[in-house]
Amino acid sequence: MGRMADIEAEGEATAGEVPDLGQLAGLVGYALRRAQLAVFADFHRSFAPLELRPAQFSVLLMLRQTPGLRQSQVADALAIKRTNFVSLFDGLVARGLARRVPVDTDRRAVSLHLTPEGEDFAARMIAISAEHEGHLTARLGADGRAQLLALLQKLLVL
Amino acid sequence: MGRMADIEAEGEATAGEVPDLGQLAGLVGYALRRAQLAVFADFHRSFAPLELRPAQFSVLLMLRQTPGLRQSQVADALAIKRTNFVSLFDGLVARGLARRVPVDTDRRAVSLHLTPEGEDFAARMIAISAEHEGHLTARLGADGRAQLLALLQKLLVL
DNA sequence: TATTGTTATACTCTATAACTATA
DNA sequence: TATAGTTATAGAGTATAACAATA
Repeated sequence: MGRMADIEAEGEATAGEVPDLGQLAGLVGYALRRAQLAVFADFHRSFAPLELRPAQFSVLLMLRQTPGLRQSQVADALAIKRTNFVSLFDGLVARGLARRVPVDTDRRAVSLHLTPEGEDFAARMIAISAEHEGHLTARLGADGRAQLLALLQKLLVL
Repeated sequence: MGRMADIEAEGEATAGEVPDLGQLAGLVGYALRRAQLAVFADFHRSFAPLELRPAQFSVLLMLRQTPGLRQSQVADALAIKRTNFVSLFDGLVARGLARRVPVDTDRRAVSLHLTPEGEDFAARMIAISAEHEGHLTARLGADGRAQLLALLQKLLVL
């Protein structure tokens, strides 16, 4: 249940200092938010040469592993609204990294694929991803990293 | 360093199924993002009766523990830009939960405090926070929760 | 000159409603 | 009637520049 409800307020603040987070640091949601901000900041630094955002990365990685998925399948799997996925994917198409291919069995649908340039790009992207992941493993340790992934999975079913 | 760069693409997708995340699920940044979305969704559900957002929650909790902090101290501690903090705090003032108090030693600055109504509100808020945290602990276990918090702290210094 | 709070503004991310063309 | 993709739009969240008052 946690022991949050019986924490009492402390004294007045002393001006000119940077206060610490106090109780906030002990809350899972807040720790999660701050950790994600830090990790995404490292992501942005690492991927700056490719001008690639996390959501674009996730789409390219998924299409490299499983080409031919339909647009709404990719959007659903990544928890991106179909409506927001359109312009996101348009950006990848405009860069020549991916393309939409008609599906003959259902003329409403399109299947998504990487272009040859997209395959090359994805290879560079994956190398940078390994580098970025290395930054995190350096902080967590290999065991800590595995523990963290296992713990985070448990939170997906709330 | 991780073993990302040598993963090969798989076969074509089978239409009509929901694909799994594949390699994405093994990346710390992505697992962190999805876990945070799930936890924040539970936060929103839990705090819906109070109509309180995570950032507002963090400000009220900090002021309850340390009244009299200056505006930029709170903003800095919470990693909120001073410029964005203004309207955020205006919202709490408009609801009668908090107030700005002039600082006599520096007439540029203001110190932030909860109102009496804000204290009452914070008490209810903390009870709901304990409930919300209970949902997370139910998934993680008490030990898992402590491990997760320790691991997340390590990612703040990237 | 530098700092505190503020306004204005823009860009990204996310969410909803409604349209089209197919099924 | 329902579904896949799309457009338009509105709301959060976040970022920078510039200003007034004060240090």
